[in-house]
Amino acid sequence: MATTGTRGNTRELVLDAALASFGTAGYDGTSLDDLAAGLGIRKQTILYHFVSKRRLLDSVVDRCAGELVTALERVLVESRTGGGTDWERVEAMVREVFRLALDQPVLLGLLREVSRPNSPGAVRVRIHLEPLMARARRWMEDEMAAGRMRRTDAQLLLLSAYSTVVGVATEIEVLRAAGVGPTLRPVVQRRGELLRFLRRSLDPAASL
Amino acid sequence: MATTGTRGNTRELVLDAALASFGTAGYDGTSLDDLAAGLGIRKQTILYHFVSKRRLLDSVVDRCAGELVTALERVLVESRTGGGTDWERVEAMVREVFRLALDQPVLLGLLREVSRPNSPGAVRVRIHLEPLMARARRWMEDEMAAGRMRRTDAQLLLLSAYSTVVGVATEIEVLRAAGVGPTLRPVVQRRGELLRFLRRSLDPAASL
DNA sequence: AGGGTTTTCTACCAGATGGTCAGGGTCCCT
DNA sequence: AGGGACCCTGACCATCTGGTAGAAAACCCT
Repeated sequence: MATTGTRGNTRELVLDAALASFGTAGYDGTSLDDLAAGLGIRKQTILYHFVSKRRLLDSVVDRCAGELVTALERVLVESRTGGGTDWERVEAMVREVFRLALDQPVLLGLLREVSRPNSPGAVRVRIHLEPLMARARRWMEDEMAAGRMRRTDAQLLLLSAYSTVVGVATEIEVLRAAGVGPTLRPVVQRRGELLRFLRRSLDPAASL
Repeated sequence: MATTGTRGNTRELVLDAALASFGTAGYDGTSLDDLAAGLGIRKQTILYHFVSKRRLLDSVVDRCAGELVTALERVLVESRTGGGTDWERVEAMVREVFRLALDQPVLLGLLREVSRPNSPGAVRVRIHLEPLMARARRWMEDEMAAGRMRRTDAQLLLLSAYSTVVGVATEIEVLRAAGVGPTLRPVVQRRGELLRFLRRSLDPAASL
């Protein structure tokens, strides 16, 4: 027992380090040896827990997606019991996503890495996001049919929102790289634009 | 002479292929062997022309930055002889950048790869962009002093515009990965937002 | 035709990478 | 005490990586 008493949570520690490394150095730029060295363990330990590098990435994605889903679920329940309008519910979800991204900046790195075409993690992300998207689409279409929401192409709208979030993630990282500290302004601005766009598209009570 | 008569332009062919590969697979994800195989040549031929992988990336960045500078220079000259207002000149530049990005989507991939924190190409990009930025900043500050432009933090404004462009690049790539074809709408929308933002910040004749 | 330059190739290398295998330590349960 | 499950590790491996050395073409000029 050279290591400190981290007996039970090696898995989590590896996941944390992997998230950071995948997010900053990229998947190809991450070596299991380096990752292990940074944790004071041997590469074989990582492989014991995660079988292969690829599946380590999958596990990282899984955990992050899980957090996202949990957070969204929570917001959804809250806003439902709160009894807001459709539009208020959408707004709460968007705000939650941005809050999550700002609270855990490492997520932005992973999202960026993983949303690259040809990324090995892209498929895994899709697996998690697709049911979310499908569910949102069905809900929106129902609301539209009931006249509580303005009619648009739900699929395209969701995709547009998603790509906006990814774009914002990249933006924040670029600004950080340029030395601009935790300036909230650009993020808030983008969020405002996204919300305005969604409101225009969805809220039947919105002007214009 | 197993190869076709491409005698003189191997360099350019390699640069093209490298641009595509760096943009899609990333720097680490690109192997010189694969790159060469795709061109029907041997890896050593690439190294003969570019000395090292790192300097190949530099050369790719150099060429792209060169194209950008040339294009901007041209727009600048045109709009100067055309005798437009400051604001019209800014708008023309922004439109040119977006046009370039849409004409050559591969550039987006490279920009995305290279504007990642810790990217080996980041420094090279900075080398090319810094004089451009400095020049724009000086110009803007002069115009502000002369009262032809609304007063703001020029540096921050430029950085914000730059990060927006990078963000848009990412957005487009994400949409493409999601199977959304050459839908122009999101791009045009973002461009509109950027232009509106710049106009609000710069144009003394702008309302609000 | 022939010498010199430019371009491309074959052969090879040291290091790193992801991954396998078998063993050893620690804990818990009976 | 002892057997098994869990966790970790050292030794090892095949493969791929960017990069070097030197020879063989291909080209160019006279």
